[in-house]
Amino acid sequence: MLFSKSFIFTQREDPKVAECKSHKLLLRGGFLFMVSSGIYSYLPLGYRVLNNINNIIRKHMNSKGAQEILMSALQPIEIWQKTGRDKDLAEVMFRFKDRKDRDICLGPTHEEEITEIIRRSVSSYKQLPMILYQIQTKFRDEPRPRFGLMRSCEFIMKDAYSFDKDNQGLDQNYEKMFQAYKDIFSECGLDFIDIEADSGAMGGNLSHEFMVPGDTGEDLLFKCSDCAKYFKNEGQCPDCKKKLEEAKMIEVGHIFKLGTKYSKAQEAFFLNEFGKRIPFIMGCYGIGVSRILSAIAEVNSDEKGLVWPKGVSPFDLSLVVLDDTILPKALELEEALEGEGLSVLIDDRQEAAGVKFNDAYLLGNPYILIMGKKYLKDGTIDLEIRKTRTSKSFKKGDLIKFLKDEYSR
RNA sequence: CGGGAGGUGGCGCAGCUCGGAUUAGCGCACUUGCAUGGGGUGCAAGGGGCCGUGGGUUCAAAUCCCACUCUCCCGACCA
Repeated sequence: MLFSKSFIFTQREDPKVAECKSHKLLLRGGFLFMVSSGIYSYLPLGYRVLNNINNIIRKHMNSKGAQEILMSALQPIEIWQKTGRDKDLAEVMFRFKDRKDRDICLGPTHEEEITEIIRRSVSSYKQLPMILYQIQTKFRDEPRPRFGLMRSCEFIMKDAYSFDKDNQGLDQNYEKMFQAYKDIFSECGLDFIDIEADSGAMGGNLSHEFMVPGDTGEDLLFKCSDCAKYFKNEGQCPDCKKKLEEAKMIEVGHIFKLGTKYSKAQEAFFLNEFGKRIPFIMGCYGIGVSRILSAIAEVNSDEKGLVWPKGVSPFDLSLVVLDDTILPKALELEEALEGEGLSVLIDDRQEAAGVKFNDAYLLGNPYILIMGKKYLKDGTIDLEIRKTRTSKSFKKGDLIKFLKDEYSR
């Protein structure tokens, strides 16, 4: 893709509205547009990253047999009254009336709605177990949105719900999702930990949180300086007896064994193999998709800009072209790389070399290719690894082979 | 919702203390031309602003006073 034809706009200076690293860089690099506090639009670069994350999530959810759906964002308030959560979540709900004077809210979460769907469409144990998930925008009227996408009023969440006939089934699905979550966060390049957590207003009897250490984290754990293990309470490390230090953590995922809290309240029953009418045993599994995006940005940057891990970066490669006469050759190289499944952003703009280099650093694609004088002289293409800022020189054929290997790992 | 800081062309800022000659300024970005072309390049000429909103005070307000609003930070809150 040609930079000159793309809707990418970068800014030289940090925006004043941003304080934390990820917020600054995502705005400066033109990944996001800030509409208002806690409200953001995704521009092409940001949307590409978001979709990469979505696809990683889909891959791992589907591999566990979960099926993707998309529920409504508009929800009549009645379904919330059955569980009483219209009151529990009253503060964060965006609520209003439609023209028929009916109470409606923009869904802050979807336990009630999925339970309604299952209540009316599943009546036998033979249809179980089942896991459904969606990737959707949630709406919460946050008292204090902050840190850019980290805590916003409109954000994207992947929420999954499991339905089982008994607790053994729930345990199995919970374990499956646990594993899927580990795979998802790993593939997103996140250094995460999982820890048993409180269920809070979600109810249920067991939950685990997935967290990433980061300055903008709103959760606090305690870390052993010696063995690097994390603990919920301040004390001393049970293993090495070292004093623990505070560690701010960004919550990126949370899974819950809900049991029958929602199915009972909403009278979602099925007949089991003994002909007995019992409530579904439920689990729910959430990932903050937009929060993953900002968490990755938060923990992967340097003084020059973002450093996206492979697999989530907007493009696999930035190709800086420093002489217009080389552009046809650059397009040929792009075609060859795309043939290997790699995406390329060709910087063909009429800009000074420094501008192009600095923008390439700011955008943070994992590899930066340079075609300029050396290429004109003897066909040499320089490759710079964004993360380490180290360079290697290649001829075209070797370069393609090198990149192919890098991306197959 | 408490506490703090701040709103001046698209972005980043100066001007405000001590109201008036500054035609509201600077850097970046933008437009045009020439030069340049491996690290935010040089020169020249341009376009773009009801100084967050509303009300006061005054002969005169970006500047002083009041109210509101928006943004950021700390806290409370956070399925």
